[in-house]
Amino acid sequence: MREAEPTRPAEPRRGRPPKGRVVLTRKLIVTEAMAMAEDRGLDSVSMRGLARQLGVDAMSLYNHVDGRETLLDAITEFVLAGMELPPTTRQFRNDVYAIAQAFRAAAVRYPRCAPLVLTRQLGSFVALAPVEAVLTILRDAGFPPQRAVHALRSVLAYVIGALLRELSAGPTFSGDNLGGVEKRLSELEASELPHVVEAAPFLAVCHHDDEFRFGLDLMITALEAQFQPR
Amino acid sequence: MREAEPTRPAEPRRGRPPKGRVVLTRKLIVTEAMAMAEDRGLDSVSMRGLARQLGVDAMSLYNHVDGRETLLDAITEFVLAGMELPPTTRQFRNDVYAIAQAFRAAAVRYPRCAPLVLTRQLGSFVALAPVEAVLTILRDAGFPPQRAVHALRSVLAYVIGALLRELSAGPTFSGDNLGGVEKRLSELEASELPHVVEAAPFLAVCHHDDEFRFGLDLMITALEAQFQPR
DNA sequence: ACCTGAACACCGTTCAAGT
DNA sequence: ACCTGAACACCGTTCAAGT
Repeated sequence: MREAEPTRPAEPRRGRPPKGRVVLTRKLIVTEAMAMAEDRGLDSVSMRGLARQLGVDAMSLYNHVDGRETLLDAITEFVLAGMELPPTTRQFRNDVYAIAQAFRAAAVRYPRCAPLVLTRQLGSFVALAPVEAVLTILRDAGFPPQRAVHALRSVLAYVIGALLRELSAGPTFSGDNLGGVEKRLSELEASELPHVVEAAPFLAVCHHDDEFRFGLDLMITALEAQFQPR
Repeated sequence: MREAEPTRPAEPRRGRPPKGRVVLTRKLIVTEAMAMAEDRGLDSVSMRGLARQLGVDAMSLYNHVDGRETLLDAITEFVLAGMELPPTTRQFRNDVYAIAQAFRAAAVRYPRCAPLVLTRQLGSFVALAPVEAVLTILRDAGFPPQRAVHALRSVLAYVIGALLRELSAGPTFSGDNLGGVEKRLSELEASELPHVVEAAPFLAVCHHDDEFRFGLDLMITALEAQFQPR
């Protein structure tokens, strides 16, 4: 995906070596910003740092992007645009499940950029395509428009909350983590709160995939109960 | 809550006039940071700006607070500590409902600080008290520990997602907003996505209270179905 | 013990000048 | 049309010096 440039001398900055001279383009700027975010974190994406990475003057970016905030919006849009809408099977449970997982997949693909998708509301068209898809599923299952909107928002709230935990927990707090689990475990046990202590082994780890499915299943089950699924 | 200081000359900075000479204290710093966040937004809380507001040198803050990040952690903790745990009624639905609403109330009390509570995970003890309360409700209802943790995380994910929308939507996007609704409505209609257009009147507004209750009800209903409530 | 001035290494963005 | 140097008004944080 990205190649080194061995002709350049050693670079003082972390991360990959900056690009050589390059024709600046909105697309290139966004792509490079995402690459930067993915390997050094979103906070490290500054207009100046990004320009440095591109081997370009900071102010040149402003010819293609309105400023930092709109650059972040562009990243948000890009991540969301990567979502593949699954074809409908006309089975309520399957379809809700599949589209939620598709959203999750799009987010997880860019784990450090994805929090933008979860926290910014962008009014753009790309955000409406998934909305249409979910509304279609709900309407087909018999939800009238207003209830469909409620249901959409409920599922979305759950999905966003779950992904926010999954993504900002970082590589820590997954099941296969070594030292961290024991430390959290002993912290939990030190609390002396009886049910926290009792559940400590389960609280200390989090299998995001199982967790996501569990809550999603709850949501779908409750929605099915509102209208008999076919 | 805060009084003006008419003896001072007009101040160039927005917001309330800075405090006069003052004895610096960790608590004062946190309190003032929160006041600043509430009336100018979290981004405006800088170490230098905060110091200015307190009539103090920026570096003095470091005698009481470790740095900006830990200051934000302190705010997070303060907001969460404001949560009042409702007494249990031993009725599953009531209790889950009440504690979720208590969490929401604590967040809404500091709308501009609250996103911190939703996005940072703090390992501190104050975060464990609500966890214990929820686990107690679930265990009493018959959930074994592991399922109780799943259920806790599901409800929390929903609550966090819903609050994130409610709080970062800001004063806009509530039902009683004037011009914004019409603009959103026409944007939605312009999409030409059939179900989006059909549901546009409902998508264009959001009554956060109703919305919160709807999804919470779904969650509780699904959990009740897993174990017969008493 | 607490406060602070100076300094370092950064930011985002505007604007006028270059090509 | 696109790029850029200089400048403005900021940041967080360290450190040595003051009281």
